[in-house]
Amino acid sequence: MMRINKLTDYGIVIMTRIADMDQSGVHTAREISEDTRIPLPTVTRLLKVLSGKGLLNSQRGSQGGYSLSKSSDDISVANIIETFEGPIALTECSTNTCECAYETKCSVEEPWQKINDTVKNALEGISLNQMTGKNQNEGLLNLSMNYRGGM
Amino acid sequence: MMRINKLTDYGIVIMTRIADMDQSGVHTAREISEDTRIPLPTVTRLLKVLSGKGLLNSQRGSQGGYSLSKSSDDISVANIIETFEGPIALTECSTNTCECAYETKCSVEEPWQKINDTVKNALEGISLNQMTGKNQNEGLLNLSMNYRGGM
DNA sequence: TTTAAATAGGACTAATTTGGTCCAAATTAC
DNA sequence: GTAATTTGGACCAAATTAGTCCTATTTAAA
Repeated sequence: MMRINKLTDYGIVIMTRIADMDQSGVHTAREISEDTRIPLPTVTRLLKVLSGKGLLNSQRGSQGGYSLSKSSDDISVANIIETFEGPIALTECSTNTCECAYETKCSVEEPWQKINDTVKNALEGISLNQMTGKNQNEGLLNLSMNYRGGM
Repeated sequence: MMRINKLTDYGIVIMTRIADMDQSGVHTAREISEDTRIPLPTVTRLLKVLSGKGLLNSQRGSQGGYSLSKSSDDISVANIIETFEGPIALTECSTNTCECAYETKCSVEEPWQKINDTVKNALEGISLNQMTGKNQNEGLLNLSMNYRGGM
């Protein structure tokens, strides 16, 4: 339903969690799984993707684990989403590889470009640091009226 | 991939097509199918949804068909998407019916609210009229550099 | 009043995507 | 050498999406 995938959501949770803990430290898949309660096999798979795409550094072997590859200020939500889902685009048409099956489709391409750019900009404007608990109650966002609290 | 569903995309194409043709006129499913080349069974299903949700008026029987229920200026892309997919929200958390399975998830709820509002506003700001061919070359949007043209 | 042209409502299946698990190999610290 | 890790990939189950089809109802017009 135009939702991001569950695994992508997990990915954001995991990245947020790492940023929330010791940012310079190294964290194992097991540790992250226990913290987030996301099943270990799933966590390991997501971590592999995140490190494969360069958002995390990995250290193999005993005492190994994962750490942020750069400051949480320099990682955006868009970066994480793109890691799992490729370029941000609500419709196929809006990437530059349009292969429309129906001619009318392309008559709506330009507006879609605009829409997609807007969405992309919004996601690029949110840093991982802003997602962490540190910024929870600092008045960064004015949406607390709608905040229901967790669970 | 955070894309809108194909059927929703078809829905936008269909609405755009109706707006592009005689806006006050009545159009049959067959006619729309031939115009858009979307298979008839699929078109009829989509038209049923669109009229059921009030975006189109329907006229049964011989000489019947569908027509816009209001001006194309007063129908937004968001309206059409919501017709097929319900409230616009990238994550479950961002509707007010949050039922997080993992506690950390809710620590990212506020930023998500902001992101979702941005996306929603963008989609609400694009009217069906803007999607039609009438506005293709009027300099409304400055993205023609990226326009590859359809088939 | 019959007929043809439409929409309405819903059941059903096939195809695709997504979510989740598991195993064997490679690497590294101790 | 051994235990603790990540790496890479295969695999299956579940859920969602796309697409088709059938029958009933409504309406205009012959």
